[in-house]
Amino acid sequence: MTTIKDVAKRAGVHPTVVSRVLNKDQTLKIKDSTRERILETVKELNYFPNRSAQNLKRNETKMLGMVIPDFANPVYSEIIHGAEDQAAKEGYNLMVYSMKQKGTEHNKFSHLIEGRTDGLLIAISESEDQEIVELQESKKPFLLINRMIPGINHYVVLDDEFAGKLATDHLIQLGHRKIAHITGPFDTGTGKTRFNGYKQAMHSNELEILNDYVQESSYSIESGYSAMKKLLALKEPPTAVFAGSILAALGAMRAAYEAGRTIPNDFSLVSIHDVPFADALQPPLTTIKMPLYEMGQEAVKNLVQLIKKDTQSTHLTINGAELIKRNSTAELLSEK
Amino acid sequence: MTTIKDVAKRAGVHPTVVSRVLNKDQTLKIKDSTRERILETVKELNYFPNRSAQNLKRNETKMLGMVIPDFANPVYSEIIHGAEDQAAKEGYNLMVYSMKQKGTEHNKFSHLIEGRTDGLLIAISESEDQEIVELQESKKPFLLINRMIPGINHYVVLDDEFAGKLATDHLIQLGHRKIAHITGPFDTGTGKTRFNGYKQAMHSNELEILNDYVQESSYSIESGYSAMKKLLALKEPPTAVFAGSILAALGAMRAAYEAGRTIPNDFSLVSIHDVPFADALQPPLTTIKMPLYEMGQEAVKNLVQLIKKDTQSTHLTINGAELIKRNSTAELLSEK
DNA sequence: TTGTACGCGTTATCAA
DNA sequence: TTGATAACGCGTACAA
Repeated sequence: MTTIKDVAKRAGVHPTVVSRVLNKDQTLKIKDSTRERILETVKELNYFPNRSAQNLKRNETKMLGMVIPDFANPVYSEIIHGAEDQAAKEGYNLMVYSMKQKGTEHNKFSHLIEGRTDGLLIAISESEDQEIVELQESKKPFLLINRMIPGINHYVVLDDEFAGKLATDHLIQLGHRKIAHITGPFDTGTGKTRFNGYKQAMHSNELEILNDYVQESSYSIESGYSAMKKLLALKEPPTAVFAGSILAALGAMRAAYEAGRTIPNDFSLVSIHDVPFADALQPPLTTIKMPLYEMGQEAVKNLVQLIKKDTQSTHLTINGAELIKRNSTAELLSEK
Repeated sequence: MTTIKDVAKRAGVHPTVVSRVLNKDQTLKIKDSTRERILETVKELNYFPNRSAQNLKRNETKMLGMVIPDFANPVYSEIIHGAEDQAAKEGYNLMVYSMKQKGTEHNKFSHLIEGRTDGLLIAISESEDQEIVELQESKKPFLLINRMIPGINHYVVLDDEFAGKLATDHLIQLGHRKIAHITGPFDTGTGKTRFNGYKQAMHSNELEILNDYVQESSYSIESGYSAMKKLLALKEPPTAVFAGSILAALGAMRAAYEAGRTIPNDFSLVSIHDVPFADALQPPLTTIKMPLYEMGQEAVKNLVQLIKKDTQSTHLTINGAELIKRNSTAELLSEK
């Protein structure tokens, strides 16, 4: 292993000088000739500073940790992507962790807080509030992504209410009146807030919300499937469905397929989250594209600020949800 | 920040003893009473060893890096999942990196090799052979996942040939004769090998392979889409299609939808990779489930061995591909 | 403009 | 069974 001493010896200078050159210390002056000689030697010996030593000395790792529930959920891909890009811009590295990981630790975040990261992005949407609150005791800076927990005042969320309204309004504008909503879990902020958007759109158009038309799901294919089955079994099934998540929408499409219903002839379907394969579905799915990439970026941006300046609070809502119209929604022609 | 000295002082012992207790050193004996006292103090002060210091001292990070092309590709989710689980079992952490990450570094892996990881899993399937070969100069142990490069003799691959045969045989058994294959890129091992499986199945059933029936894709929805369009435009379109990847299959389904063809009535479709939403597609997609989770596990297992014992070579093929029969494939009833 | 001395927090080795 | 010392590789006051 090549160390800073090797470089120094080869270049005929003291290790300190090498360190200064590599860290681009502006306050000290270094003769151009020695700087060049040192940089050449660095290349020649293929020297990289030992990160562990740097970390120890500087008491920082330039590494951010991100915790997600599951890599298989396509929603997180884009958040990660945005977070990665922004982290690179800010000179940080990103380490992504899935909660599916087995392992018996003190608590679920111990891997990440033991001097391995400078800060954490928590994007888990399951109800592990207790552990998150405990995380506060560790004094490690962290920020919630797409969720809110009482007592924790650093978070970045989407404008889910607007998204819910957008989806519902779209269906209303197509002439639908019997509009159902497959919600997210009511114990999550996103589930509740998207539902609020739905309610607002319905109310401001003086449409009644039937209890039977509101079916809770758990952001999974299976729960979307059974929710849709219940809707299809109603005496008066809805002519349009707003799915609170892409996974629920996939489940709903499957239920429709099995029941022999076709979309959008038998009912229209719009879903939150414009995944890459949305237009490869049959029919191509109308979606609400959420600014997930931007949320990832903003999360990192604000976390880095939190690390550096000890920001008091971060209450950020990312706007920019937009409707992507595809074939799964259509005008309601005849009364059913 | 709580250090080992704080704990030692509080427990009235020397830091060395604390270190021994925490590292469960078996060779040295420690009085039960002091051990208990130390462990209590550790809990009391909520002490965690500083990883940077440990890393520096031990000259290892207990961290593995994994490089994938893109988080959005559902195929990698399961590999990551298996790798994460195995890493946890072996006492390692996993850091996943996407090549989509922007950032101007010496080379693409520099983040990961600068004393930050003990070893690397390279799962990128793009043609960045040059950089990978250069990686060898860094002396950092690494292992290829699902690809082979001449001159690099540590890799874990799937039995893609078997998978190709399995898919094609399934179609043949359903009575199909006009079987097309949307291949992966021919400059990738998986693309070539799956194609070989297809060829073998066709030949051993004395079926001819038409040039027009072999369409190259680049493992993307778009390329699958245009490949399928070409197949549909043929004078004698195939009655069955074997897609070399799930993304290609999605594109193919979209092309069929747009052309007004229905699956499996107009043609059967089978694809490599059993993604979680395969049975939520319309129709539910018959797939070849590849042992991706196991591949992730084995990759980590072998990389750790490579780190520890300097294994000479790792040429591992993971078996266990299986057909998941769903509605997208059906018996060929009448001659077309 | 360059060199010296020290310490970051931990653990391996040796001594007691 | 426990304590003392040194060292991992680096960066930073301070001195020259």
